[in-house]
Amino acid sequence: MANCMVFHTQIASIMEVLANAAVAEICKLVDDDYAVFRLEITQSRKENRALRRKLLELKVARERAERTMRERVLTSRPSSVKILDRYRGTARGEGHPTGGQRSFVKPAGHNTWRDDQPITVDEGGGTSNQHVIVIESADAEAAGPGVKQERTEGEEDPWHSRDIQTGVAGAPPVATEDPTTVPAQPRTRRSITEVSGTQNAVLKSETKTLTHRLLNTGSDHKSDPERLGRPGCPPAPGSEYLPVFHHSQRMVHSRGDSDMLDTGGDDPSCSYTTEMDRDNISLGLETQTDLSRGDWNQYSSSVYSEGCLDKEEEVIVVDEVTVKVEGDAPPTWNADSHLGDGHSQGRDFLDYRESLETDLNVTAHSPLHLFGDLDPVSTSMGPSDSHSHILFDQVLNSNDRVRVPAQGGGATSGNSKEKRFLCMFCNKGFSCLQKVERHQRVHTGEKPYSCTQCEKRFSRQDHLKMHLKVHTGERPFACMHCGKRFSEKRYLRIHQQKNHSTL
DNA sequence: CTGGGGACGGGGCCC
DNA sequence: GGGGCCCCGTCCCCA
Repeated sequence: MANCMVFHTQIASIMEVLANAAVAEICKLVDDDYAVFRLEITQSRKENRALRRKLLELKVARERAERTMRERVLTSRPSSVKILDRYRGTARGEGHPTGGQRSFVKPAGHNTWRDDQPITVDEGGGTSNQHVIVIESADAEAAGPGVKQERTEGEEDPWHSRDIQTGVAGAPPVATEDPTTVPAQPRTRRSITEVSGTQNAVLKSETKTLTHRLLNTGSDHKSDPERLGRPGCPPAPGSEYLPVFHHSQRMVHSRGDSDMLDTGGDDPSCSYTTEMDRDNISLGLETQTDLSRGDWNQYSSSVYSEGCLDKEEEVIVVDEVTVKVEGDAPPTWNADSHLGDGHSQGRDFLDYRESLETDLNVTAHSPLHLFGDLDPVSTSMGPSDSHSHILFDQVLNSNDRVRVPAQGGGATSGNSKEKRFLCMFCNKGFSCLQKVERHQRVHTGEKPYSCTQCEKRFSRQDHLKMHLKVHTGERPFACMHCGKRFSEKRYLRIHQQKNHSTL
């Protein structure tokens, strides 16, 4: 009996030891797994931050693109017209509950937008992933009308100049440059203030790289060497690059209805400043477009003509554009102006422009949201996923979409076959307006013709017509020798040349 | 590699 | 002159 008791005691002790060992092992496993789990979480967070930064960059790029379009619309006026519009701001985003409710508050009681006046966005949300883009024009208004601005500040690689500043919580974005540093030189300053709150240093690095890429490789038209040497030429809208804007040397006047936009964020901010270099601005159109004769009046939002503008004494306003980029805020546009209503794409844009021109207190809306919605042919937006494409579409569908060089002047005048219709993107000449408008869709990516059988879209009607043969199986061209049928005559001809040339 | 075929851009013609 | 259409060349993909 005693042996039994001892045995039981030993068994119990052994069981206890085993249990303790098991618990210890389990705890060790849990700890290890927990460590691994934490590591994975940390990595995931890092990845999320990286993706968020890239998203911010993309949004910044998009906002810059749309800002450029608005600037072009406002600045491309007949030379006799003084443009004093100011874009007060743009709010965009997808899915933000407060989208469209942001207010752009105009500073009371003045008609000039001062250089030191930051544009702030009254956000009220203070949510994360907000970044406010503030484009300020440090224009030398003191220069007065008629005085041509010579160049922007910053001689050293101004295209890439970008200052990033970290702000304190709730502080309005402050331009990183003091306009008084170069008092005698009018310039244009653009500051992009991001209220994001995470890793501004990294963001600075990445955005700077982005800037270099945008500015250096903004053209994807390999066949147009002229573009390559034209800094003022914007990238193809379909490209991932931002258009590059030049308005620094223009006579820039600011309209008084400047807006104050409270950032409302508590996150640190950084501001980007880009400088425009007059010397780098191409005047590619000067030889073909005589702006002094007002013959560019049909050409709105000229890419290159900006370089020509300073040849004139016209007053072009490239106003501060405050762009509020919210995480996923739904942009508000004219509620009845899009979503495949079957109207022309340009209508909304014109409405927008008109509203900007007529209503100084209009709440700025982002045209970006139009990009995926407007569809003149079908309600389904096709493969054109580039917002910039559609952005250019808006411009090109406006009344001013083609540059027409001066009649009787320049190298393009003369015979009836003269190519006096110039592409506003690549400066290529065409003999008639339809041709150049057709051609410009190459740059804009506009594909107004939609196949009813599939989702494919085409920029030209004849291409759509040809495409429809794919669905119908129409092969009207038959080889008289072998009976093989082809959808196009040229295929038949090639076929006969190759197979029946000896017959 | 070759041929067929789709997509696309430019030029020209016709109404 | 504008719009539509056609022709042609080129590029690219795929079997």
